[in-house]
Amino acid sequence: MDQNSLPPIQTTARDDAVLKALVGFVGAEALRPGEKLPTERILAERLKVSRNTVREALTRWEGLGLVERRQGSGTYLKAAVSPDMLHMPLTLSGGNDFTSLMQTLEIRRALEAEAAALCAERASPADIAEIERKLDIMEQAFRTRDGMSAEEDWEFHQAIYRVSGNPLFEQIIAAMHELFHRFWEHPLGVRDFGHASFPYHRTIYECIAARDPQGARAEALKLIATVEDDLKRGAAKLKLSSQT
Amino acid sequence: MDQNSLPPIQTTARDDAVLKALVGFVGAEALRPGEKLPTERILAERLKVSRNTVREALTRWEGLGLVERRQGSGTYLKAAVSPDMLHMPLTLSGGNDFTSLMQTLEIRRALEAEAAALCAERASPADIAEIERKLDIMEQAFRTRDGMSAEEDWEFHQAIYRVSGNPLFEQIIAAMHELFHRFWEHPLGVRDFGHASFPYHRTIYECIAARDPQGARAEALKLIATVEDDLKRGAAKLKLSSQT
DNA sequence: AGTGGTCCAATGGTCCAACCAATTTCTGCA
DNA sequence: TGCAGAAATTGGTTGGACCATTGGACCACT
Repeated sequence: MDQNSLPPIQTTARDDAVLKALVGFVGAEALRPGEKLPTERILAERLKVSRNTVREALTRWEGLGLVERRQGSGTYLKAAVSPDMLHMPLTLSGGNDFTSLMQTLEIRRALEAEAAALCAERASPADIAEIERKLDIMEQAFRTRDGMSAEEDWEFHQAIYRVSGNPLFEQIIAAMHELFHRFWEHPLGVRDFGHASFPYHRTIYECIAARDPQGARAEALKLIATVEDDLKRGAAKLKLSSQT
Repeated sequence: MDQNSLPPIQTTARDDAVLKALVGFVGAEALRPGEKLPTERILAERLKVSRNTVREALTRWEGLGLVERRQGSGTYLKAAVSPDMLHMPLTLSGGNDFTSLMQTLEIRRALEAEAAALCAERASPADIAEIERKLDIMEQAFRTRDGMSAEEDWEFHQAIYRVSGNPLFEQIIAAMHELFHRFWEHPLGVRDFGHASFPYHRTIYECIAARDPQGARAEALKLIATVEDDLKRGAAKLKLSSQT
């Protein structure tokens, strides 16, 4: 017997219905990110449901990062929503130990190389100019602030992900990035962390500008390799110093 | 000045506090996935908060897939939780269109190749035997059921991810996989979808068994390439047939 | 022993009516 | 006109009530 011939029936789904109605509303009103949604009280009244139900639905959206609630102000759209959108919560097993950081780097190595290659294939002249601009900003920040250019560095990489044409790269690598930096504030004694990766930003850019996917991939791999080296050095030093 | 030295004070964060307490509870009781959490009413009483607040917190967890609520029965843990865990909601714009599927494949291409290479580096003899076992099962299913071996196929790949030693591969690729299959039931008229990828499973295995990372990477790329081809063929056929 | 029926307590789902806390807007005084 | 304080707005929380579903206990009948 085909087990699929008797699917479980759907009995109640109030809050789901609320979300569906909200999707329709956002579409009908052509709301864009940053704009304000109707009040919870108004939604409850219009949809003929309790305010609690509205809140449960909005809590779901907030958890997905689709919406931001500001007490006293209102609820604001944070990302575009459309009927055919897929939300996939990914839970990454954390752990602030060395192993976890290396694991995030392994993921990032794979994605960073692919994104750089795709970027080199698909970049328009305007894209290349934009990436060069980010590179210049980063290099200047690096020089004037003696290597403290994490913000600008990250923006350079993000520009590459965007040009790759696949938003998943930015989303997934951003998660790795956050995971990495959550234990990064001053985790290890490596003061010059990231310095070694500096020159590869320009070589990556040059490969992209030259439309050389394989070159871009290779340079991206070198960049990640320097970060892995830094991490290993830091871990070794930490291990040494913790031997009481 | 370090901006992190003055974190914003937390005036209200009831439901967040509830979640933190719940994490502690799960840890203290060593709850495993599938086990039942305390009743909402009990949680509300113990934590000295309203039941609605408890519900908002649980709604968050439900949205992240950490927990499952069954009316009349209870709330059940669905995944392991630990204090330092990162929850990343992935939002894939688009839907069932060709572009979205190709995007998931681009991610999978990058990760699949890296995982296969790492697997070839790190596999123990026992690991190799396990992978071969999965391969045999899959090949037999493929032959006896005329190519309908999606389940066994997937288990073969999962074995590789596990042996890679990095659980992130399995988690992220699983997300891509689910995304891909959500529109896969019979989306396109390609009846023999996946047939072309069949031989590469064995070549990947052989490279792993031979401890040949670069070979494994290359074969994995070939496998993904066949899937991309199938997808393109299906999309072309669909486009053709929809020209009424 | 097994089958089906009925009842009941437990549990999540929804609702209501308030009040609290943060924010925004308005108002009236200097 | 400028601005401090009051008032309205809005999300956050509370407590209590009832509904719908679940799962077990119990029972009658076969």
